[in-house]
Amino acid sequence: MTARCMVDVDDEKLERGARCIKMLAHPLRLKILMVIGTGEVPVSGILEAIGTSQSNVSQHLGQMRDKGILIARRDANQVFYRVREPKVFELLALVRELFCEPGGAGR
Amino acid sequence: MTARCMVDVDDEKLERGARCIKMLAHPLRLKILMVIGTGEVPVSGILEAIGTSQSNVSQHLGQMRDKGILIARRDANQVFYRVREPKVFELLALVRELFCEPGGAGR
DNA sequence: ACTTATAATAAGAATATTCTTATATTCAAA
DNA sequence: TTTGAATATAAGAATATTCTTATTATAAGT
Repeated sequence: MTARCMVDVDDEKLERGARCIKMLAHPLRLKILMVIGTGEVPVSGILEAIGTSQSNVSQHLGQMRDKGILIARRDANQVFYRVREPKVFELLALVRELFCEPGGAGR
Repeated sequence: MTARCMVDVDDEKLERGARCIKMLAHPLRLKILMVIGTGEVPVSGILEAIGTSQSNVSQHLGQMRDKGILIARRDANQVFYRVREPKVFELLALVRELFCEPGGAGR
């Protein structure tokens, strides 16, 4: 009677879940999500806020876009990104509670 | 006024968060968490439920133990594992909603 | 047509993760 | 005090991720 949370999840779904979680499992991608927040931010704005190369940011954005975490909208020669599903932030808040608070898990 | 969720998180915390999320970002580790669930399960039980080698399971358990996600208790010559913080399951449920439901994100 | 600004992609070296094989540890029972 | 059962660790090949450098695409303005 254990494993009630995701019970009966077949291996394919496990793979999919893991692949998606992996998108959040990188400090720059977390930072990008934080910078975008609930708004819509042009790549230039993200670049400003994050300390790495244009190419690197673009590739991280691309990954999250491809996985459906971010949505891109082009306006003239700027591209604006937003977080598709605000529940991502609940997830990040939980991560923070779990792993960043005193008494939490993270090592 | 964006980035309200984890704003003011310094780079070290981002690294830590990412490292912890990474612990959830693997299909076998997800499966192990599901198998353990809210109970306390001996390694032998986990082994039975999961389709890979003893060594591989042990190494995944070790990772999650080291990161403080699992707690191990030895009783005679068995080792029992449990999930330290049940909130992990809220997190997994959110992941499921976000990435495994129709209309969700996961690709 | 050029040029410039903005963003994406390609290629590949550097690095990290995963899994396999072999070996070691721990404890109980004989 | 050996043996066996249960689990952990070491070493390294196989694989995947990350980031850098160079190039390409896209759209606006000149």
